[in-house]
Amino acid sequence: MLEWLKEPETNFPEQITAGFEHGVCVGQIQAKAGLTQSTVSEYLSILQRAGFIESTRVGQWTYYKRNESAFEALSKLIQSNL
Amino acid sequence: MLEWLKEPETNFPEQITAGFEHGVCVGQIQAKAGLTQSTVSEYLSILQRAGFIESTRVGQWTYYKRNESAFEALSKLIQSNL
DNA sequence: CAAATATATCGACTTTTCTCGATATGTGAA
DNA sequence: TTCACATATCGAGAAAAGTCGATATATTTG
Repeated sequence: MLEWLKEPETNFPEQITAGFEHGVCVGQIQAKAGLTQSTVSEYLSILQRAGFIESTRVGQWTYYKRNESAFEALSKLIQSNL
Repeated sequence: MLEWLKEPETNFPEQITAGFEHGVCVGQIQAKAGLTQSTVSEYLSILQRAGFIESTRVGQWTYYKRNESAFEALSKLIQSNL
């Protein structure tokens, strides 16, 4: 999912109309993941709590997009601490 | 354990006599970890299979040391793929 | 070879994580 | 306000990971 969100345009073409400013909505990710709605929702919320993605509620949809700084921080953490 | 193995001299002073060319032996790591011998042994073998540490058998002892290239590779993998 | 020491492996149990269906919450449209 | 849709949360069962004691293997010493 994290890799998918790197290039929303290519990985979620169904969502072109809505744009990608706030990321991709849960339904699109769920369809692509092939898991149930509840599983995907919970997984996304875990990633959000961990800081790797951010969510934006727009009407009835929740959009998720990557927080690149978290990935840089993780990479640096591995370099320095591990 | 992986962090301990970054600085064997400071983290495993009991082993000075044997030297650290091949790393630290299982018994020292176990004592410091506070886990049973079997748990530590299995854990180390998992880390070895994953490529993060290397083992050298010297007599009845098995020494483990870090494989730094694996950590660099992981950091780069996160940078590029994730 | 027998005993002692160091490590590895095995089987069982416990804990955690994964995944789901059911249900609750929130939003927009009629 | 009622219905339909999108997402979140909850509780339970399944799968995986963690941990242990017992035992096996390997090595050194007497």
